Amino acid sequence: MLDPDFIRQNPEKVRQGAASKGADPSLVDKWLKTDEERRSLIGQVDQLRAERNRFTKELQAGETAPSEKKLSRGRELKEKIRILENRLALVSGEWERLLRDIPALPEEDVPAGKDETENVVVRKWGSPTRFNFKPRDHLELGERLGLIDVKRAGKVSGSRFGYLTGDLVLLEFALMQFGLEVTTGEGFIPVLPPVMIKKEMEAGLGYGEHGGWEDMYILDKDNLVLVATAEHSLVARYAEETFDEKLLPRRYVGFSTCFRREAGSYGKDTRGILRLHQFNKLEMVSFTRPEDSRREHKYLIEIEEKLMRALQIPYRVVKMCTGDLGHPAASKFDIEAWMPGQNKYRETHSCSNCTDYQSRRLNIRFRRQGGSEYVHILNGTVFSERPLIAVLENYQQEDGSVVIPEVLRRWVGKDKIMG
RNA sequence: GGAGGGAUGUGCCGAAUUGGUAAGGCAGCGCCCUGCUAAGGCGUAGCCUCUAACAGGGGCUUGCGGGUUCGAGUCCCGCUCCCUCCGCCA
Repeated sequence: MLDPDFIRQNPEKVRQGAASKGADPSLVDKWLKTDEERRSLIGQVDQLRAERNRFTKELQAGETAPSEKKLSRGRELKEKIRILENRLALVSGEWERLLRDIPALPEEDVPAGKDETENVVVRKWGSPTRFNFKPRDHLELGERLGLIDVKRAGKVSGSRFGYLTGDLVLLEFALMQFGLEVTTGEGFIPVLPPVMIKKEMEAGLGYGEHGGWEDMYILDKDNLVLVATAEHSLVARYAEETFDEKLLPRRYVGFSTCFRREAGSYGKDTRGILRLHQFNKLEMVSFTRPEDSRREHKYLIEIEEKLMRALQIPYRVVKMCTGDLGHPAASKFDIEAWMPGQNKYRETHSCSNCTDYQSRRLNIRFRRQGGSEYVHILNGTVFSERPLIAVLENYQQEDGSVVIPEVLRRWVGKDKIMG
């Protein structure tokens, strides 16, 4: 959530920022109204409590048992406080709900735009792979080579599931090994986190607002949510904690299975394994000082690009416009890999700077001279399963075999996948 | 799933009469002092709110949420997490 003081002092900026992300700007005015009421109630309650504190102190000082008259005066105070406290609780609940509903404000250099069509390509690396034959798409390649089985996954689990088999499994683990090697080499601490987290933790991440819960698997019986990415459990790990400034930046790389209901994407990307309900991903998360988060954002993207270049897969970097940012993000870049099977660039990586939006919700701070401040939190993809698609399609041969990218061969143990 | 024990301010430890309104110690940090170091001295919880204010006032916070009471760390109810034991289990 945003800093309440900032909203009070810059309501117009917040209105505009919210509107640019597609949120209702009148949220701000509704919040300001509850804020006023809340503060007035706090003043009244505090005053009555002060009175009660003085009163009980007096009683305590008395040697003899308090008279019935005094006790009834105490009961009267108690009742007054109870009524006001109940109102305050109601107003505060609304105050907080509205506050959480206001999205993170876009950084100033984020291009304005309403949806993904207005994202901006900031650079390209390589150029679309050329073939002197008609390239197949990953599903055709995968089925011919016995690497992907979505038909039986449909029988067993339904649509948007897949079995990865044979050398594709080796290839996936090779990608993860490679990603781990590079990131741990940069000092990231590897983590295998829980994939089920408490609902209130998930709420702290800031993805539930504006229909976000609809896209999650929720285990109501146990009050747990299946995470959509390791980011959720990596970030929530430090909820209610305070870092020492000397320990920042803290960098983690977590591997987890990710679960997404993909509500609202019916009929979209149904072919193959591009958009599954369940996939594996290696993910970076950084906790930084506020003044370092922009630099950290660049750093995370550099790592992602370095990985793609090592795989020799053509890609482009896309800067998300305001309308495509996501509730807790102030700035976000995607990497899109060239996918010959679709003759398009498709997202394989995402990298967000959530500034202090998540840390305020989860109360993650750091100590520095003069007190404590909220950390900035960033996340970025190392590898998911989508890069497998990019490898299959970009490295395919005319005979339907697939060459293994050189950097991965030592883990796959061969240089080519043949039928 | 069953039985028992526990959780006290920023990290660690830890006190608080039959309910009377959160001691203290260590560490860390800041300042001071000593030629340096060691030792020592002083100061240091967070949040909310009033306010021009990093000044000062008030309020809240003993794992979390309720309840009883003029008053709850303390009594009652529910929950979370940790530990021990039983059962089950990759």
